[in-house]
Amino acid sequence: MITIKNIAEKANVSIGTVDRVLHKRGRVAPKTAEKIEKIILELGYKPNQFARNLKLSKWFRFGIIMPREEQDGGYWALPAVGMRKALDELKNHKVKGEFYYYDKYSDLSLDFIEEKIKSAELDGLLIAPIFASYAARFFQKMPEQMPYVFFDSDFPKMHPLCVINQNAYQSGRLAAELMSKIIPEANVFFVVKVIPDDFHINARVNGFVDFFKVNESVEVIVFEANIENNPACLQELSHRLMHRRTDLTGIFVTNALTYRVAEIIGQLDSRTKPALVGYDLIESNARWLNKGAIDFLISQRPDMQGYHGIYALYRNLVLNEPEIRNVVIPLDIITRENMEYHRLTLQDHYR
Amino acid sequence: MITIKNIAEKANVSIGTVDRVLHKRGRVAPKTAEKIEKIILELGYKPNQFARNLKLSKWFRFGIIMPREEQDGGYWALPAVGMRKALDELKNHKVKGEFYYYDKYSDLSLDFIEEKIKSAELDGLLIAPIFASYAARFFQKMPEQMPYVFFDSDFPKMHPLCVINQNAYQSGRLAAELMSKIIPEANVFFVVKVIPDDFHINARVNGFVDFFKVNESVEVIVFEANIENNPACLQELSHRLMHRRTDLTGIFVTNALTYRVAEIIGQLDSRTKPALVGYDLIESNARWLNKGAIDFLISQRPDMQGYHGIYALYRNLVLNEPEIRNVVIPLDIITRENMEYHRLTLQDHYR
DNA sequence: TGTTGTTGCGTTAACGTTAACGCGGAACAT
DNA sequence: ATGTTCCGCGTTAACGTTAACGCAACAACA
Repeated sequence: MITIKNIAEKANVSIGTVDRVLHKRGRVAPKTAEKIEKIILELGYKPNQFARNLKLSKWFRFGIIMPREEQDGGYWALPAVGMRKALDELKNHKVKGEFYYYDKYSDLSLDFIEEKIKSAELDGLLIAPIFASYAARFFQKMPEQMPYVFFDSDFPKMHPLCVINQNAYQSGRLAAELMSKIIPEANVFFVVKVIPDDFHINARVNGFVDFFKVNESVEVIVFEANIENNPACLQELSHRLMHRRTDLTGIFVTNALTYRVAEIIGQLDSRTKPALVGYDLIESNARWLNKGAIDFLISQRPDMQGYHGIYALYRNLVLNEPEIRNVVIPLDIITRENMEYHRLTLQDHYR
Repeated sequence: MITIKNIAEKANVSIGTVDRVLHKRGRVAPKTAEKIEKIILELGYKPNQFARNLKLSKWFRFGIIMPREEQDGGYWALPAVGMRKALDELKNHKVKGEFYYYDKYSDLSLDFIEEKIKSAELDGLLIAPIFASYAARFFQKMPEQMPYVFFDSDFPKMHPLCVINQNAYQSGRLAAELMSKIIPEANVFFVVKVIPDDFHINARVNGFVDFFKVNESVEVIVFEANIENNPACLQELSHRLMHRRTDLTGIFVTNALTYRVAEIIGQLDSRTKPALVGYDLIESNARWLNKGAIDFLISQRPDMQGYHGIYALYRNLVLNEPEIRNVVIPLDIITRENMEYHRLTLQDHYR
């Protein structure tokens, strides 16, 4: 193992100088710095993290900014599970996490947490940047050089340490493929596009539509509705589904609110019930999957996203490992027979 | 954070005495020891692992015992990817890994590595215990108190630190469910049970058969064959598949050798081709999935198994965290449209 | 009485990194 | 000539744990 002492000896300087070069704290003659840097590269020095963390008495504090856990049918509780798991593992490693929730349906709620974050002296942020319009303003007010990681979605023109998300377009294609496997002869599909939509939701719809573009006889009907907040929308949706064309045998819902549609068509008997594909293994969806009203759910491993988000901050800030790599979350397919093991995962996986 | 210094102060002894109590090294008066133990419990002392590992200049060496990477159609290369990833991350944490490969088809090959392991002075083992008959003998010869973790399968009457595996029975049920979704009217299925079988393979077959037990009109034909090593078996299988009953429209293969069957039926045109469900996203299977000969693969996240296996040893031996929890690997469903993202995972996921 | 051994402790020097501190000397101002 | 500032660098004291070492005090022997 190479130590700073080795480097100091080889360069004929003291360990203090090596330390200053390593941490770019200045107060070193350019020539000396250059010489030391060369030796560091040559020997392939990697700091001993045990010594480093022993010395640093500082606790690292990560802020987590995401929608309230009950929103999207309780979806946001899932990434939080993975985050808590990671934070629990890292509590002996001088890491703490603090949750700052906002309301998906209100720009104002971000103002509140903004103030809190400013005064909180955090070391890094883990953010679900689903606020397309507002987020830009939000970030401009952030302390300069505050490092952050995105999960769930990406956001243009920002510079996160890394992004943890799923290919939303491809997930739409996958939904379409599953449809075509279970109802191969169908040629009319209904897409419930939830409002407010974002880049994510749009990409899912596009993927679904594109998959069927090669087949000219297929028709895809897109219906936009705010089914979480607006009862009127939900009622209209219900009406359209119950009085649909008889050749409409497949429905695709673009987020975790899939159970809302299942509640409508779940009463139908199994011969007339259309195929239903949606997103995310939240409790309500699990119930309808079990009853057979939902055929497939696509999952984005929300717990793993949260878990990796915390670890991305840990690796960057605590362990000082600058290599930043985005994490691409696989497209998971959930059915009745494998759902239990995707739920177990939440509890037991990341130990 | 409670330190041994705190304890020493509270007990009016020196840190040396506390250390002796902590490590049960004797040379402490029973009364003093008792007092100190009480205080340790009271304060909830947890050793600082950074300080501990800084002091212990020891490197931890983990032995990895598994089939040669090219066996099962190259399946065993996949867990090795996850292990190397974990070992790479932990190389700054005084952890090294050494691979000891055996031949699935030869008991003798274990004798070779047994000798090597005995003289290697390893600190822990990560084992794929697929050798039902032989493994017991193998373990009896292991150094006493050598800690080990199982992955891929469990093995009865042993005491691993933890087990990382998938519910094989449930995966068979899942295969059956997928069959029934894509060919709902089918009532004859063909199971290719690979030889040599083990607990894993048997459970997969049982799960598949049980799923259809509720429906008396369904018939499941099980065919046992050594399709990796025995050309005659493969030829017979080919003959049976090409001259099968016309109502046999679904085939289930019980391990990664699914591509062998795809090679046979892949030539058939898409109207007469039976549905094919198998296991594991190895290269050959990926090709046939892409061509449409394979409908679904079930994956057991081999890379994640390897990754978690190394970390289980790390947590137990290096970090001294005694809580041992088994890891249940979810049942992943792979299709053409999501396979790329399950392959990306191998490269990029665990950073 | 002196020698040897044992018991029960305290002391201390690492492990590698960090960062505060301080010192010699040059450069500049008074 | 004497202060003042600042640059470049060395020194040093932690961080918490481990384990070797040493030292009293006492017991057991000759």
